[in-house]
Amino acid sequence: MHIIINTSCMVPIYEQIVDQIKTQIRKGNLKENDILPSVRSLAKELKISALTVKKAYDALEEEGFTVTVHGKGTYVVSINTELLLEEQKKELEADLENAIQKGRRCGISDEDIRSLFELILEG
Amino acid sequence: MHIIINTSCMVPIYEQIVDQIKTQIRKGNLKENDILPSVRSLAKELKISALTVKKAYDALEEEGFTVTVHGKGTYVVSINTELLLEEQKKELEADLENAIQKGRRCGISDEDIRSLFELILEG
Amino acid sequence: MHIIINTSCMVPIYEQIVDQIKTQIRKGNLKENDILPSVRSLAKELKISALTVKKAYDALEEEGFTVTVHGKGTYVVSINTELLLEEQKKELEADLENAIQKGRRCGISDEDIRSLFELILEG
Amino acid sequence: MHIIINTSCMVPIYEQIVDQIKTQIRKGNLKENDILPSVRSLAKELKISALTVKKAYDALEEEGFTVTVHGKGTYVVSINTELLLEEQKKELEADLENAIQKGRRCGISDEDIRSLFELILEG
DNA sequence: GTGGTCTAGACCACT
DNA sequence: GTGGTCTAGACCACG
Repeated sequence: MHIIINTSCMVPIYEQIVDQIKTQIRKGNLKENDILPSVRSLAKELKISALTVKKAYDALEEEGFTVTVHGKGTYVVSINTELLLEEQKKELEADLENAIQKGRRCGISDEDIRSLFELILEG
Repeated sequence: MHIIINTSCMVPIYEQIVDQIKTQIRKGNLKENDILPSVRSLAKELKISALTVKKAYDALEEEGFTVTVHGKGTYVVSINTELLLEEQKKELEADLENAIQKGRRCGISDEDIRSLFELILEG
Repeated sequence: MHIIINTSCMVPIYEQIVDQIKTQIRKGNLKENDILPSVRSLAKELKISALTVKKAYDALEEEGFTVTVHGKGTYVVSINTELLLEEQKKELEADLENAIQKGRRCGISDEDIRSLFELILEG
Repeated sequence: MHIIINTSCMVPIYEQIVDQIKTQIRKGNLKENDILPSVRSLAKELKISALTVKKAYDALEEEGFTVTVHGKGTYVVSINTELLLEEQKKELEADLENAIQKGRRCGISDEDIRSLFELILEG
């Protein structure tokens, strides 16, 4: 399971796990009926608490991406990947809008905001 | 004091106050030796907790924009507005970078990220 | 907050809390905009872990019965109590059906099942 | 061996096996000194894990319904079927009581609980 | 004070 | 082995 945890950024670990598993489902790296790593094994691999992994798995099941079978494991279910992409874009849109609004609140011109954005995207 | 609080957005109230006061300093609406409204009066005006205003004022003093004189009030100090603008841009840059990284982590293409960004900026 | 925890039965503590708060909302003991006890205070009162209370509150928010404001607390929102009653009856129905099916699987006659049921209900 | 496994219901598989074997003993389909199917063969027949069958057989032996002879198999022992029926009723009673208590905890009236019960029993 | 996240460990039930 | 629940404590952000 290729999951990268960035403990230095402010995004909760469990949310980072959710994001990346959702993306792997969308991209087809995880297919219907695939089994996710066990809570404990992923926790060990990522060197984090099992509860944190469990919280991520709970969120995935809540959102309908997986089903958990007691004593067996957590399985990927059939997903409309188109819909998932739209949802992830909605999240990105909200983040960008927050950043832009904050910049404007600070009195930074749209030109300057765009310049910064391009600088980051290119760099 | 013209400060607008948006309780529905996810930016903490105290941070909104800090941002807007810093911007007013940078734009010259607040000059050296000007006195800020008292913690209690601003809290009353904005209908928020005095503790929240206090936290914003503390942050401003911590960053060197104001000095607080016990029993008198909080005063604006001399500021290099150029430097301030740069600092605010750095913050914006960090937010934009976070958003872009999250988008990429979700596997959204740079073109799609740029399209979303332009859509929001224009809209 | 009158909540009774039965640690000897197999129903998870957090679920017992959810059930009882939902019922108090339905019965009008908890009204719109009422604030729930803080996570820590309820935990202390019930002599359980704060995380267990938090799990219950998270479930309530997930189901749309409450909203949580960071740093302030958890508030009851407007609820269709009719709908809630129906939902709770659905849960009871499932439990009763499970019990009946198990009885039948053991070869106990419907007459005997009904007798037992009435015996318990009458007390 | 006529055993029906319902993986979709919430009763553990091993418990379903125990229930049905106990019932067959009580009804006389399984008599003293009859041999149960081997763990592996029953597991294969029901398409479940051999460990699950083993757990069911262990429970039966624990409760005194069978004896296991190492290297030979698991045999039914002499049973007071009257007593067994009583025991199974006790279990049903506990399940019904739990359901009723939960319904009452949710504030559902005894009349409503009875109506639901009859609806399920008749339906 | 409040909630949000995380840890390290425990015990239980199910396969 | 698996997941489900719970504990007792920690640190952080927000008001």
